[in-house]
Amino acid sequence: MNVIENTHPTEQCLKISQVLARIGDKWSLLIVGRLGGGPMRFGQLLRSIEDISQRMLTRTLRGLERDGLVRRTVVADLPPHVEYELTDLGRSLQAPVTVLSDWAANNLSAIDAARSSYDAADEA
Amino acid sequence: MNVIENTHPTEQCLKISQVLARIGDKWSLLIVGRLGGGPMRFGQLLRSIEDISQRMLTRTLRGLERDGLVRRTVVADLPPHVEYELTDLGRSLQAPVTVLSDWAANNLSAIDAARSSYDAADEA
DNA sequence: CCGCATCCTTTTAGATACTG
DNA sequence: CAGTATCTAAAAGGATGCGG
Repeated sequence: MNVIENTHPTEQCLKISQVLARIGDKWSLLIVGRLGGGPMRFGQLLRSIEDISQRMLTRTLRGLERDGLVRRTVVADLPPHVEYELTDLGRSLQAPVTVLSDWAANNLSAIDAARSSYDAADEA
Repeated sequence: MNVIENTHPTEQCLKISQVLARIGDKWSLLIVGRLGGGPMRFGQLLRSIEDISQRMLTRTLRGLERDGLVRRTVVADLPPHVEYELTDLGRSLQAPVTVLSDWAANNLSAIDAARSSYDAADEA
């Protein structure tokens, strides 16, 4: 067990924080999840995600591309279109996310229950 | 391999999104990380985390308490103080977070490199 | 010692309309 | 089809002072 005086956790946590700042927003993981099945076009993603605005999809894809998680390819068809797919780095993120996903699936109801009970106690 | 038409990923991802909405903010994981070493008092956390404002610490702790990840105990000392500690649910989150943490530690430099290279190409 | 309330500034997101 | 631009609404965050 760690004692309170240990110093390492903070550095580690700072790194997680930085990573979460990139992938932990409202849309990034949803997009990475959708892209897990293979390359998709902009319009496909837009229709597939439901509720995301065009602007947010553009912004989020740019961010993911900038961070090296997603590759953007312009296909010189007629009419031309754009394909997005995960990079190796992006795919390497899938395993950790799956672990978190499983925790989420198993504990979301517990969180919601705790929340309801907290809110109920709040009114008293 | 999944085909594009599969439907399950979206539900899963929605759950992750909801969980990330709770723990994926700027401070929650930092606090959970600090609390991993055992119970701490408000002022200890405040000094320990560096850069967090009193307001954000209060807000974040309330959120974690509401979600059942942290327990708040008022100690009737003189002067009285307050202790925070992880609940079982909070501790169960540590393992998934460690996986993500390891990924973060291993790939943060790759992300930063991708980012630099993207930004460099941007000016051309 | 703990933390709430208020005020104010900055950041982020959504709607809408328009371009190569 | 795949965006960009602009405007506005909402949320997050910091500073400060008060109260239990």
